Parts: sequence; C-alpha cells; structure tokens
Amino acid sequence: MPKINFKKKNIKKDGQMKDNGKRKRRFARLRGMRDVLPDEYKYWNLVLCKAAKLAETYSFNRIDIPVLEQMDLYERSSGKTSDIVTKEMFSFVDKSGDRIALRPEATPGMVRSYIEHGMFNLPQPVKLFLLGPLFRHEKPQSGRYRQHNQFDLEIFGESNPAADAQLILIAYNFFRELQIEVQIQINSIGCEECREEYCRQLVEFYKERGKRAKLCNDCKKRLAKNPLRLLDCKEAPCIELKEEAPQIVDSLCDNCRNHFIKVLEYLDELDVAYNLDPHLVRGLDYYNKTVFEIFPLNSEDQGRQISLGGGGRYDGLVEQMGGRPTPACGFGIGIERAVSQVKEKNIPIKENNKADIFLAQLGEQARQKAMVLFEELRRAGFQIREAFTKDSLRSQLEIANRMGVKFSLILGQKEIMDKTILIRDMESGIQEVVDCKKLILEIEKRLNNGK
RNA sequence: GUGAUAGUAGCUCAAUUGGUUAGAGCACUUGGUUGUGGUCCAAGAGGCCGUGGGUUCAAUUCCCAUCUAUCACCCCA
Repeated sequence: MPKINFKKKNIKKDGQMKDNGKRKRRFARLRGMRDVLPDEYKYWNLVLCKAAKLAETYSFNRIDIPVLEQMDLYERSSGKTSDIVTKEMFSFVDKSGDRIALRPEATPGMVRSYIEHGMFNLPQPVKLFLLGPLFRHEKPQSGRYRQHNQFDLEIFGESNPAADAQLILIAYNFFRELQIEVQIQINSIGCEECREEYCRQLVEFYKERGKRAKLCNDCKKRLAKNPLRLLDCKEAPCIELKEEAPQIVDSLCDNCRNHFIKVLEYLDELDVAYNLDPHLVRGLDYYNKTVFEIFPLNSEDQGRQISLGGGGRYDGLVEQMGGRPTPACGFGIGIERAVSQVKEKNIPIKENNKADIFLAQLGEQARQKAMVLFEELRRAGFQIREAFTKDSLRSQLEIANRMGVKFSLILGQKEIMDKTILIRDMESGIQEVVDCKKLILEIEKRLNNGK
C-alpha cells in the first residue's frame, strides 16, 4: 500500500496549508565579497586608526579617487601582460560604450590624479595616502577576496632613497605597533638599462646546455616574453636552476646600486630588519629600483606565505602616463589581511563606547519627558544610553545591564508627579529617590566616587 | 583558470541502512514579575536539509549537474 508523503513544510501545526504560492527570494552575497559586521569592526577601527595616524605623522595627506576608471589606464600602467590586467579585472562596457574597469590597484589612479590636478606644481614631494576598496576577479581563498581594502601610500616627485626607506619604515611600524611580527623582503630590479643588461645575461644563462629543457612550460614562455618572471616561479626544477642564475644586484649600474645601498643603510640605521631576496620581482610592469614585500613571521610555518603588503619605486610611470618626468614610489597594505592577523593574535581591544548611565522610562508621559532629559544629559557631557522604543521596565533594565552601565535612571508617572527620579546602582541594586533639580549633581557624585 | 573537501535553524552541531511531525545547545521573542536587569522556570518563533535534475510508490538521505564556502596551485594585498 503506497503511503502518501505530505511534506511538513506545507502544513502548519493546525493542519492548514502554508501560503507558499509566492516564495520570497533570498539574495546571496556576490562571490568573494564580504560583510564586515559590528563584532569585526572593532578590529577594523584599530587597524584603520593606526594607518591614518601613521600616515599623518609622516606628512601624508589622505585623498579619495574613483573606484571606476577607464580600462586603458590599467592596461597602460600595470602592463598589458600582467595577471592583474589580463585575468583579474572587473571590467565592462558602459551604456555609452566606454570600456570601464573597477580599480584592481591604487597606483595608476593615484598617478592619473597627480597629473590631472597638476600636483607637480605643488611643493615636491607630494605624499598621498588612500584607504579604500580594490577589486580583482580571482578565485576566492582564505585572505583573498574579490573586493578588498588597501592602505596605500604614494610619494611623488622624490628620487631620494630616503623616501623608499621611509615607506618601508612606515609599513614596518604599522605592523609592529599592531603587534604583528613581519618579515620584509627587499630587492632592487634596477633601471631600464641595467635591467635590460641583466635580462640578456639571464636569457644567456638559461640557454646554456640544456637548462631550458628543465624549465616548466610557463617558464619557457617567460624566457621569451618576460625573463624577469623566471625568478618568481615556484616549480621545483625552476627553483633549483635559478639558485645558480646570475643575480640582478650584480648587474646594477652605479646609480642604481648606490640608490639601493643607501636604502639598506637607512634601514640598518633605523633597526628595521629585512631580508635581501634576489629573486623578488613584482608582477607589475612599472616598477624599477627598490621593490619590497611584507610577510607575516610565523614560527610554525603552514607552508603558504600570504603577503600582507608590498610596493616599490616607479620612476618612469608618471611620465609614461603623460605627466612630467617624476620619480615616485609607493606601497599598499591589505587591510583584511592585517585585520585577520590582529584577530589571530587576540590583541585586547579597549571598549571605547562604554556608557555610564542608562535612562529608562515608564508610560507615555514619562517617555516624552525622558527624551528631553536625555538630550540635556547628553549635552552636559554624560555617556548616556536609552531604549525609548521599549515599554516595559524589565526589558529596559535588561538592555542597561547588557550595556554594562553603572547607574540606571528610572522615570515613571510617580516620579513625574513628585518631580523626582530614581537612581539605581546596577551592581548593588540599591535605588534612591532624587530631586530632579539635583540630578546632575547626584550623578556626578556617584561617578566620581567610583574613581 | 586547475585540483581537493564540505553545505541541515541566526551560530555551533545531531539524526536518517531512503519512510510517515528533521532535533539539541547558544542566541531571539513573550510570560512568570500590568514599576525593576544579571540567576531560574515556562512557552513561542525560527528549516525550499544550498539549488536544479535523475532514480524510486517515497529523496534531507542514493546518482548527476550546478552554486557557494574552505583549502592548495596560479597570482597577489
């Protein structure tokens, strides 16, 4: 005998059918996007404040630039062959047929802004910082989102190696003061001339007796297109080969070598620890001379090294983008990654939004009076909270308790008639009737006693 | 873009050899107390068992696809 299978979801307890004719659609978050909820925002505040404070100290001025730019901007600056441009851009054609991209990195937009607003007429160097979102259409992973925020610093119009060193110092301070241990990897990839010379050496090296055959397929392509990227490969045979490959530091011209040595000297003097990494090359076309990257320092290493930030010098970019010849350098730090490090370290966070007083009311008339009183007390400078939409005293005291206030003021019909108010000590539960006129004095007395 | 694992309530997780009302803890709402929080007690609400298709009398359970998440690669912050 077949049994009829009624689905429970269609039947209410009383046996009536649910009205599921129109099912409401629930919207899901887009892939790789995140909501930052209040619980997490305390960590964000910590990180964001540290960033803004440091930037200010080193005379960087905050700017905001659009999230949308012309796609060409990135193609011409970051490089048409770079991963960021070729496969990671959120791009589209808008209603007027323009090719648009959501910014995948900050520097090109900053350069555009510098040129467009004639900032070369300002006293140089121009030091700017940006806090905001970037977009990359990658496959999401831990610590990697399609929208992420960066703390981005740029110095325009300064060729002095002290500028490079200062950027690294700021990054170093940023993490150290957030109690995150980091490791700084640094290298110099020289200027166009010495890089060209180096690439020639590198290609020659790999062409020697059968080395080329050992390379992975990607690297064979790199050898022809962008030999520098050979140093970045993580395939075992390629790593083995590159150990013996010529190092770019040895091919630097005098100018570039001196610049690099100066940067390192400043860092030594400032006691900023760094590792020279002769294989560090960055994925963007515009870098020259100093390049650096920051990694967390994990004693028990879990294999993957996730970068917390990186940057370098890009002396040719401003001119290439149509501006005057302008030396420049900059770096970016991933806010989400910094936040996740802070959370991991369980750094205690002081609650700065703690209140002293809660004002409870009972009855419509009392509610009106209480709303007025609340404004008075707030203007008098007290840290006060309320829940005027609640009716019962019970739920109001429950909220007061959750907020951890020291006292609750209770205003009801009886108190209004007597022109008094109740002060309840939340710890002891002791209540006192106080004359309304003396309220401020009485509160101050109690708050000061607590100290 | 490639590969691995997973998806049940807001959260953390049970259960099902395919079967009739899918459970718990925390959180939430209400009441016990029509003017008193933290503890306690009671009740309530909350589930397209990720989505779509297939097999079956019957699928949350089996199969396929897909989406999403996590992890690794690529690359990066």
